[in-house]
Amino acid sequence: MKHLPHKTIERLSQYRRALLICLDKGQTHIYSHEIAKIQHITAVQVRRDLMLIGYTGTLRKGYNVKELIELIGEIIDSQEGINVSIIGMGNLGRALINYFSGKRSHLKIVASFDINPDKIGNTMSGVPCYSSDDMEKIIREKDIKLAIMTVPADFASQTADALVKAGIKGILNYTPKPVNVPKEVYLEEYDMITSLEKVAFYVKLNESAG
Amino acid sequence: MKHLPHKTIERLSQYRRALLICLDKGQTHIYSHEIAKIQHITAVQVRRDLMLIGYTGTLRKGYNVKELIELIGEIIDSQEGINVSIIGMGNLGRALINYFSGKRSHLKIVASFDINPDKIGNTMSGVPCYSSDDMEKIIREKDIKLAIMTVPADFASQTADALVKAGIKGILNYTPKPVNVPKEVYLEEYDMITSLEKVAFYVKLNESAG
DNA sequence: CTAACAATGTGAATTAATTAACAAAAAAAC
DNA sequence: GTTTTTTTGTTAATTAATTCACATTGTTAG
Repeated sequence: MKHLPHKTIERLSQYRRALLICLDKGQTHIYSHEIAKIQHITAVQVRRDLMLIGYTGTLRKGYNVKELIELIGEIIDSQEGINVSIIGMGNLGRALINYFSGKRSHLKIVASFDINPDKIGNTMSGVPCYSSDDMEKIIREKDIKLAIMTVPADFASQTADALVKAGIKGILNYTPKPVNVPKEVYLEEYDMITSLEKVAFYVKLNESAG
Repeated sequence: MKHLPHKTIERLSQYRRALLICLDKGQTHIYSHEIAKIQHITAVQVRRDLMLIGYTGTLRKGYNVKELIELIGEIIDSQEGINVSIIGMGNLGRALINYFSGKRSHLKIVASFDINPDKIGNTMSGVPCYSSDDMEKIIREKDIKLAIMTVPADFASQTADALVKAGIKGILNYTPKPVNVPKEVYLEEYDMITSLEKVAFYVKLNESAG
């Protein structure tokens, strides 16, 4: 397996989530078209993705749920687990902590940071909140590799700089401001306003068409 | 202009946001490579997108910031503005309301919904919170076209069904559960866990590559 | 005035992602 | 036991998105 397409990586993560639900329900096998239905994609797409990771199902029985979950884990997870931090304990930061808490996952949120003294020192869903001033120290101490940026837009740039300085390896930026990082730091940016405007655009298009 | 690529639509939204900031700073013109730098893409990409929407800049002066903002608006906005609702006033719902409040935008968040009696009747950043039981009624009354789903995963499916029944035209689903809607409803789904797992994967890849 | 430069605009080439088409084979139907 | 059905796996074709390469032309420098 050489280079998995970016889109395949995303889908593998999603397949796994769907598969875990199937597993909980006691389902042992699943067809490509069942996975496809859940994810709103085609069965060929699913089969191709699984082909790319070298998993083969059983003809007419489909794929073994448990095996597939494990294989996807081997591919996208890192063995040791990865420590994650959330920068900015506003509503979005809190949403993310709740979201992840209780999930069995190789990604562990081990710290959050804020500048608000009322928040510093608190613990939420088991995640302690530290002062942003101590960010570099704690990131190094706790061997935190990933950071999720949920600070206000005006702090985006300086936060990213501080994270890079602290030796972070990957950033997921949820602020609406694109940030700059050196190329050895993996950066993923997502902008909620863009998504909403996109939906609005296609709704408008549908209206004018139909 | 026939069919703008999906990716172009997303970028136009982002260009506009960047341009508005430039406008505020008093900048009247901007080069393709300046826009590109902000968005971490190439200048050719920017020029091609603008070509697709039929905007032409001035040689050696770049693009007129104000004009371009207006043109992008003409393309992606609908003239009358669009009413938006947020379903689920948890942390994520609140984050989104704050995010949008005070932004001059053709997208107006006019209602939010929740099942928690403590939240119903309150107003946040000018957005009233109604009971989910009244969803259909209020969506029709207020002519709400778009909904942002920020309910817990277990409510995803039933919420989507209710929205469709209420005649919603577009849904932005932030729950980790994919939902099904008829094809005349535009659906966009975003999953934070997938994004984080993707970052983790590429960090792992970078590590192992050296 | 002329040459060098710096920017846009775009056809052609490339790369990425998806879909079509179908062979293979196990299971079910008869 | 033969035929039909159903599902996987994969090559080839197609479509979508990006990048290359370069013509064009206003601007600046000399």
